[in-house]
Amino acid sequence: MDIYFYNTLTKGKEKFIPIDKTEVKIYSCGPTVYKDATIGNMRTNIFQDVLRRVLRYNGYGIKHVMNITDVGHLVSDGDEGEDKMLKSAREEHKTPLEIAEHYTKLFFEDLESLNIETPEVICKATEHIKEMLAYVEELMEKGYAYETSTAIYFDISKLDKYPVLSNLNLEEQKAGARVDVDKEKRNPYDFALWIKAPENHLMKWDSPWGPSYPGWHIECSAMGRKYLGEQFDIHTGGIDLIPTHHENEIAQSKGACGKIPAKYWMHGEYLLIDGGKMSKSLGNVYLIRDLIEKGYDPIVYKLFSYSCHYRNKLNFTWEGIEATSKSLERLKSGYRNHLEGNDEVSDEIIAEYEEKFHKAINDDLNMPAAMGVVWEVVRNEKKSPKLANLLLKFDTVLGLKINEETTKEQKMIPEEILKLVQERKIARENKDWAKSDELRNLIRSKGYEIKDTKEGTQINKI
RNA sequence: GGCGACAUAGCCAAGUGGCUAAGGCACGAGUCUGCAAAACUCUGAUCCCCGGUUCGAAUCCGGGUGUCGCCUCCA
Repeated sequence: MDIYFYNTLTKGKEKFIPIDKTEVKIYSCGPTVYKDATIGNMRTNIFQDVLRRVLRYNGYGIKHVMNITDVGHLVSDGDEGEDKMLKSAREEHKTPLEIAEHYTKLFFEDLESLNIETPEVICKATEHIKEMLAYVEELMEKGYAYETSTAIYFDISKLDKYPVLSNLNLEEQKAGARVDVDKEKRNPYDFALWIKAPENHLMKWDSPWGPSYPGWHIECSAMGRKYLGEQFDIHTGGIDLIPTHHENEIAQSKGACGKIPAKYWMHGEYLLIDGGKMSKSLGNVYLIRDLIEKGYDPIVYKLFSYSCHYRNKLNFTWEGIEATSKSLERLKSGYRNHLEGNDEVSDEIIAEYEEKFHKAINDDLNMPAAMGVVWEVVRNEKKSPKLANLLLKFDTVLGLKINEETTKEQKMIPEEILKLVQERKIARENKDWAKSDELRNLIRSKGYEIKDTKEGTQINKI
């Protein structure tokens, strides 16, 4: 079945044709590891994970590269209060390396809790200084770069066309908000490839231009070329990367290799919080950890993100998470119901569902539509292990672990609660309903919920 | 000021010219239950407004209104 992706480069849906049919090459812009990753960051990671899984569902092999940005502006001269995490880390006398390690670890913990697959190649910027430096020197030799007293800049006027991804009107922008600090720049939109390090800069390397460090965009060009070649299939990232990071990455590649590095550019939209932007000042920056603290399995958030197409804004609310939490429980119990059933379901029916699901995911990763098919299967009147298996197959794309019954938190029920549940059981056997209800309320007040099912009493953390 | 996105039932949301406008959550009704919860079944919208194109539009075009984002580091 054909796959269609929306390509930011052409601003339309295109049939996906890989360069190499056996292995699709993807580059994703990874995290900058100097602060916590938010649920907004994770939305992009979920989108990228779905992309991988959909390609695999279609039978492709995958080589997925993700960078870890562990070098950048580490000393904010006088810019107090901007980056609390870094500031507090500094107060704890940590080195930039330790900070990077700390947040890298947390980042991968988040991915794991969301059942997001780890890309085949994870590459750190600081471990590719040599490649980046070579890239800059190459651009210098080819005449696309020039040196000023503070940095090496890319000269965008040397390109046939500069903004190719975004619709920025450079002429109009000049009069706008942008103020150039560096008067030595030839064009306002020239960007730094390599930056000469000030005295107090913590991370710097020797270069033909003295102690210095890489610019914001060169790492992806250098590492992308190293691991995937001059041109690969898909480049992904958040929508905010379009006008700067990705635009400049394309500029660098065109300068060095004469071509745009990826054929398909896919971008995930923003996550909104209560209808607006996530921002520190509003205090609505949420982490995966916050979900866990409120008692939600992070997988709930993954399912929540499937309620909306990746190219549309998704509005995060706790009500939405609560609704999705219930929905996930129903999905899991629906799976179990099928597993235990023994009705006959024809292969034609299975094939129809499969076709519909496949069509949805291949239509630019339309997860809301795909979930519609999933629910159709769940709600099928016939209960059959064949349908359960089908759901399991769908779950290779969804990654919701629908066959896992309980979360870790639910398994660890304290002795105290178990004792009360036991007491209540006895009360119920004696038909002492008053005491039974009293105990149920007590258990509830301690944060656990009781459900009397046919298989016995279930205990869930609230 | 420039660029762009979106507007579908109480909430989230699919749908990109044509059978009865997917699905989830909530609400309501019912089954089940000592009661409750859960589970299961059933139930709701003509698609922001105005005009146009068309045999036919939520879906295309024009105008309006509203919400939001970007243009500075940001997924």
